[in-house]
Amino acid sequence: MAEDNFFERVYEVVRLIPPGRVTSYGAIASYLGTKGSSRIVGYAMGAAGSATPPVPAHRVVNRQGLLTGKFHFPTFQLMEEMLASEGIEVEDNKIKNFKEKFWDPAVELSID
DNA sequence: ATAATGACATACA
DNA sequence: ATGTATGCCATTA
Repeated sequence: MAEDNFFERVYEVVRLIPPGRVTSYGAIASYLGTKGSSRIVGYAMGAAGSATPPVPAHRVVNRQGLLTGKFHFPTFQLMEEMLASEGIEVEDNKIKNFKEKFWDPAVELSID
């Protein structure tokens, strides 16, 4: 597969995101250890479209809770639609109550 | 191996 | 607060 260890890591974390929650590229990158590679996470997301199984990329947004990647979806409204289906409210391409919906793998997966 | 790109993040004006 | 500039690190050409 074209997905190397790094991409696989990203996919794994994104797939671990519970429904109704969202996370940021930086948070994932930080969890992976490459804190500064927030862009790489987004880059991996680009490959996520070719990843198997598909990852819920719609649950991954930037630090502002902005749906920056919606334009990369098959249909840009799909992302909002899915998030809305998850119970996440989106306004002006931004997630409302983002702070409440925020899911940090470095914390949630480190409960123990 | 070097240069350019990228679904970001942070700093500075 | 908004806009521009630079840094980060992996992938691709």
